[in-house]
Amino acid sequence: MLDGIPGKDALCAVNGEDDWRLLRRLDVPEGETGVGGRVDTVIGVVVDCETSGLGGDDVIIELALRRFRADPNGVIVKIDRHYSWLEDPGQDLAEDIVRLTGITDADVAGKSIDDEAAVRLLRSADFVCAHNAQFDRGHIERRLPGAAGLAWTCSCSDIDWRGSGYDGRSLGWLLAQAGYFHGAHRAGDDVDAVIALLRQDLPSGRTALAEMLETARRPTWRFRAVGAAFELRNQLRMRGYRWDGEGDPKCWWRDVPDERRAEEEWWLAGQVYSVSARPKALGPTVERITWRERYAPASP
DNA sequence: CCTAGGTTACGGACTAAGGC
DNA sequence: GCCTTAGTCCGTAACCTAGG
Repeated sequence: MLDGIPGKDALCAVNGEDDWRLLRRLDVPEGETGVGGRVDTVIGVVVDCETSGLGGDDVIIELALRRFRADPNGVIVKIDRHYSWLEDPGQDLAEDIVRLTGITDADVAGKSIDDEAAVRLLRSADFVCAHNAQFDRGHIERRLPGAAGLAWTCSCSDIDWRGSGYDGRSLGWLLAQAGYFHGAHRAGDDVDAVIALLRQDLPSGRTALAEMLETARRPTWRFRAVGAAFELRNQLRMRGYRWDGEGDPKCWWRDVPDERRAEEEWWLAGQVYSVSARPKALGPTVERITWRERYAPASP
């Protein structure tokens, strides 16, 4: 694997062959990848936002996206060009944001996202992907209402990286373990990092993209324990339920994966809606959550 | 700095086992 | 039978991790 790399022999003479590791600069060229099939393709778009901070009032200062086409086995067969925009937040950038991203006030001055182009590109794909989709989906739907309600996947949590032999889930560290380095924390570079990760073959024999799509396409179920007796609040909280005091009616709610749906119905019937539990309603409500609802801002 | 979720750590209560 | 100790279990709090 290292044959032909300049200086390899000299390095091996000083250090053992196994005592060091090379990382390749990430390069994701546009066009056909030369691998994978040709029929029944699916289109994905990877997005990344750089923002003015992590708080609720912070806004997008850079948006990048890049579409790709994949075959039914989750092998990426073609990669589109980059698109990215800077946007002026209307106030000075915090020092740590400038340090983290390298984006300065001068860089964003007077710039703005091309709403129409960004929304058109996002809507042209079958699904959107981001590393920590909860973060990016919230910012994108707030900034681009026309892109609300799309199908979302998360390269951070819809793939079992740990179970596949990777340590940690941060983008740069996953990429390094895949053998690459990149210019982190610029939206375009981070988008390419995600594409490179999605192309990885995992120990399962499938690509990371294939695993991510399988997880994301599977519905989850939102249980609302409407009318649960007040005294059961601790048991509900312990089981992962959260209180929604804004909804109507106010209730405890929880999302459950498809394979645990029956188990949850059984638990609710026995613990919350049995006669002895004195429920104030006949039963819970169950709502199907697909990748169109998942990771959306403002939970229930 | 924020948000959500998942894991770890710990105090308190309880149980099983050993010494007398 | 009684007391102490070690191990177990449970609920809760604290911590950790992704994202800028």
